[in-house]
Amino acid sequence: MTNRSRKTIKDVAAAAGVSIGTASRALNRRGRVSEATVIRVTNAAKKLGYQPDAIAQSLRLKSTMVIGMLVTDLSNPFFAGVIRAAEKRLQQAGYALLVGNTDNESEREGALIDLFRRRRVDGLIMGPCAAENVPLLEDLDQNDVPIVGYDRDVGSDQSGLHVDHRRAAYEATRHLLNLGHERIALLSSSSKLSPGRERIAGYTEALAERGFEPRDDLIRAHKSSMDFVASEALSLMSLRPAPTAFLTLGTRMLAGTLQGLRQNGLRIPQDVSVLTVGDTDLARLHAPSISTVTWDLELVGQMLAELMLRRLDKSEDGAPQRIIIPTQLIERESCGSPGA
Amino acid sequence: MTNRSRKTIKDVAAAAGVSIGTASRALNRRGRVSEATVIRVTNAAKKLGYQPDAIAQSLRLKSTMVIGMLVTDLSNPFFAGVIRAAEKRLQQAGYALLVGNTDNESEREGALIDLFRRRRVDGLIMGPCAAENVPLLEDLDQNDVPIVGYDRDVGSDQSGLHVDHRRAAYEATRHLLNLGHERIALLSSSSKLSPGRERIAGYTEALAERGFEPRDDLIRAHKSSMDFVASEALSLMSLRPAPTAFLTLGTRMLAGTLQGLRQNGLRIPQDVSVLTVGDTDLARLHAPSISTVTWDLELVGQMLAELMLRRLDKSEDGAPQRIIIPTQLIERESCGSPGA
DNA sequence: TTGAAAGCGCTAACAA
DNA sequence: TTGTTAGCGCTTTCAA
Repeated sequence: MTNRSRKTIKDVAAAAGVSIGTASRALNRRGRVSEATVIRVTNAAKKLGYQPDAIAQSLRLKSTMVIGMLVTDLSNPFFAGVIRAAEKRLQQAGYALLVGNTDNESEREGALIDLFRRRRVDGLIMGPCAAENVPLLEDLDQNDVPIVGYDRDVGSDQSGLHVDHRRAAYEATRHLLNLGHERIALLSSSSKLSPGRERIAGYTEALAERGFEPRDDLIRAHKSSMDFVASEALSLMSLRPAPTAFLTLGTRMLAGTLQGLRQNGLRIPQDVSVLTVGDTDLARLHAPSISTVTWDLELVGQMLAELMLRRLDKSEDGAPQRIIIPTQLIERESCGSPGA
Repeated sequence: MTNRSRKTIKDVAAAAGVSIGTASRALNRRGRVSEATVIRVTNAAKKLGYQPDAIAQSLRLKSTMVIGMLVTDLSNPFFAGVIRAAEKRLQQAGYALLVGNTDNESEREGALIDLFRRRRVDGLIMGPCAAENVPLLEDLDQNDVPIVGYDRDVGSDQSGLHVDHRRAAYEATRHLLNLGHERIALLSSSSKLSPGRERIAGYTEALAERGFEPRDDLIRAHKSSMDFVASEALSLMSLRPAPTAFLTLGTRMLAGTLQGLRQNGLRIPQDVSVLTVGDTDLARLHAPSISTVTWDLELVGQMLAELMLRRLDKSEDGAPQRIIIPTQLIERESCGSPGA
């Protein structure tokens, strides 16, 4: 029964006493086949444990049923959660997900795009990256491989999903302003990527609405280690007058900030308020818990998959779409009025 | 130059004025080819932007250069970190990584194994799952698809990597015993999976060494939500005599425990000590920081890839191997002596 | 050293 | 309704 070598459609055809063409039609229920042969072929296939070879199918059908996804860091919870949801949705539609880590390096991303192209992925989902690689993407586009951008622009004729980072930072800043804070320190992971830029813009905008100028000495936007962020937080607190609130953008920033404040014996929210953009276990479970402006990772992953499937589905209109994911403020314990 | 359709080796051959056989040999530098034609063909390929079609190569060479990896939850940081490292190492060796989420469901895992088999992955890395799917795995094995188990047994003739969970829990328990704790509550995510079982064994063993019996009322091992864990923690603390220390196995358990203790106004480590197995941001950055017994996720991912590559490399011996990853205790602020 | 041709496993067009 | 055949793009015999 279980034979050493994998069965091909040839084996099935032979076992059912039909030609391979007929076997193929019977298995796929395509074209004219008698019900009797369908049953005979299906049974033979089952008995042999036959599974069609996806590679051969891909070659023939020019579709691999594989979607590639590129992110800077698979292990970043914000990406991991999205990937998980996207994979789930894609799997339902029969697609598999090939993932790649760019480490935020342009060459690595280029190499991966190339690799995915060679592997003939049916579509590509691209997360933010400090890279352009426009020619490669255009090439994919010309070969009818749809691209879906995630917090990233990948061409005007492609679909894109964008978390509303600008508004997230805007709302966060407003929340702090409403509490009476005027000197709000901003710690952002990197202004090079689109989300980082957007957030800084939102922060600036909220400030401007109240007639405040963003102060350069209150904004720190480097990609950096947690220890470095901790010392940044300390250096910010040694300014005179010191900031009364911290707005942290990204997990690492929050972690470093908390560490820095703690080392200095500063209490949250009595001595300083903290608000973070993007929810994490840390924010939820820290004592005190950290207020946050956040969004639904599962929704993001699902919608990314959905955007992709829509472009892939030939029966649909298939026009590129643009989706903005809204954000919500979750108030917890880390924000108070200055000097309260 | 950039033509609408992708170039094939036929185009390259035509452009270089040679046959496709020669073009193939020249591009792969295999067999006898004159240096002159190699150059001519290579140039033609470059000019046309030719990239060999991986699907066609796969069909012909019977190797897809794709490795499948199955875990219960991609977004679990413990898996995400491992996947990231594994992908990195595999990519260096020219392999791509196809990932799948089993959600810890046997059918889903079975479906994914099947899918990967159909896609002819060259190898399969399988994380722990409450599933057996032995026949499917045997089938893969019979088709010379190596399987590498990660915290999971996948057959005696397969490679496996195991974090030493038993020892981790053993060391953790001993650490608490050494501090003078006698009533140590154990919160484990699930005793169904191998890591869970091992950990409970380690806990029991350390206790037995000191002549303590593991008390059933101190052990809670269900898969459960964070809120549920919090109430479990509270119910444990209402025992008389109450436990003086908590050993939490897994992120969710730690998070729930911390929340429960906090709701009850219990201070760490004054009122109760907490030690967790598996390091996370939360453990590192919680106030107070939580001591942990942990291991190197990057090493795990790297070694998984290494095990796989070794089995794939025909030039090597290729015998299945078994690797045990050691764990280390990191003392932080969450453990003290009872009543100190 | 090169070209011609077979064939990987499959589907689809065309004949029968 | 079924069988035969071409061909997806590639590598690798086998002849020349």
